[in-house]
Amino acid sequence: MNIIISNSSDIPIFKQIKNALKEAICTGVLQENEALPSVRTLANDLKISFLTVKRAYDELETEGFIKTIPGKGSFIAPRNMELIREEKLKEIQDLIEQIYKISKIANIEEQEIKEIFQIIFEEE
Amino acid sequence: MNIIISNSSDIPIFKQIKNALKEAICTGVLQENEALPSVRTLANDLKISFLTVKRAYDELETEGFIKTIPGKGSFIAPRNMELIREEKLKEIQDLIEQIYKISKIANIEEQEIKEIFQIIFEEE
DNA sequence: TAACTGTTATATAATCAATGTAACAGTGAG
DNA sequence: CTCACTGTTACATTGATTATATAACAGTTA
Repeated sequence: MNIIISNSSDIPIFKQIKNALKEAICTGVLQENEALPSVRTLANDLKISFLTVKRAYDELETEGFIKTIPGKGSFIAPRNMELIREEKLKEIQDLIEQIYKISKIANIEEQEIKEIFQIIFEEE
Repeated sequence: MNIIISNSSDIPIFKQIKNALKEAICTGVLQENEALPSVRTLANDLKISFLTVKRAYDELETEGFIKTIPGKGSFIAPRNMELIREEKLKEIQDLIEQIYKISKIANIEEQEIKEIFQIIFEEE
C-alpha cells in the first residue's frame, strides 16, 4: 500500500489518510480482512505522530470501514465496497445540490452546466 | 437587505456574509453603486464584531465586488453580475471535477450521476 | 519474557475564526 | 469648526481544530 500525504494541503493529514485508505479499498489494493499497517508503523513511514494515524483509524472504524482489535491490529471490514459506494454517492449528491444552489443564485442555465459536465467527463 | 447568519454553521461567519452579499447583488436586491451598511451598523444588526464584517468587506473588495472609501462607506462595484457569474461558473467547474474524481475512485457510472443530476434539477 | 499490537493521559504548539477595546483619520451636515 | 458618522489600525484574548511529543498501561503472540 502506498500513501502520499502533504502537510501543505489544506486538508488535514488525518483526513488525507482516511481518503487514501478508502481509495485503496475501492481499487482492491486492500482486501477484506486484510491487516492495515500498525499505527506506529504507518506513522513512522509518513513521518508523523502515531496519534494522527490513530485518529484516522478511529474515525474509519466509527464509519464501519475497518475493525480494530487491541493488541492485534486493524483490519479491513467486510462489505466495504458497498459502504464506500453508498458514501460516495451521497457525496456526489451533496455536490450536485451545491451546484444547483449556485446555479439558482447566479442565474446559470442547466444546459450550460451540462456542457461543462460533458467536457470534464469526456476527457479520457 | 436581509442577511441571516448562523454561528452553528461550519461556514465561517465572514464567509456567510460574503455569500449573502453576492447573492443580494445577483438577485438585484443590491444595485450598482448602492451603499452597503457600515461595518459597525451591520455588526450591530448581526450582533457580531465589526472586525468580522470588515474582513468580509475587505475580501469582497479584493475580489472586485465592492469599493470602500475611508470616511464614506462601502459601495457595490459596477459590472458585478458578470464578475459573479464568472466566479460561480468556476465554482461549478471545480465541483464537477470533484464529482469526476469521486466517480473514478468509487467506480460510479456517468449515467448514474446524470440521473441524480436530473432528480435534483427537476424539482421545482 | 520480549516485542509487537492498541489505549490512554497530559502537555504543548500552531493556525484560524472571532471578539473586545482603544485610538486614529477621512467625510459631511449643521 | 464641531460632531457624528464613516473606515483603519494595533493589541490582546478566546476557543476550536490539527498535530505533536512523551510516558505509561494493557492485550497478543512467538
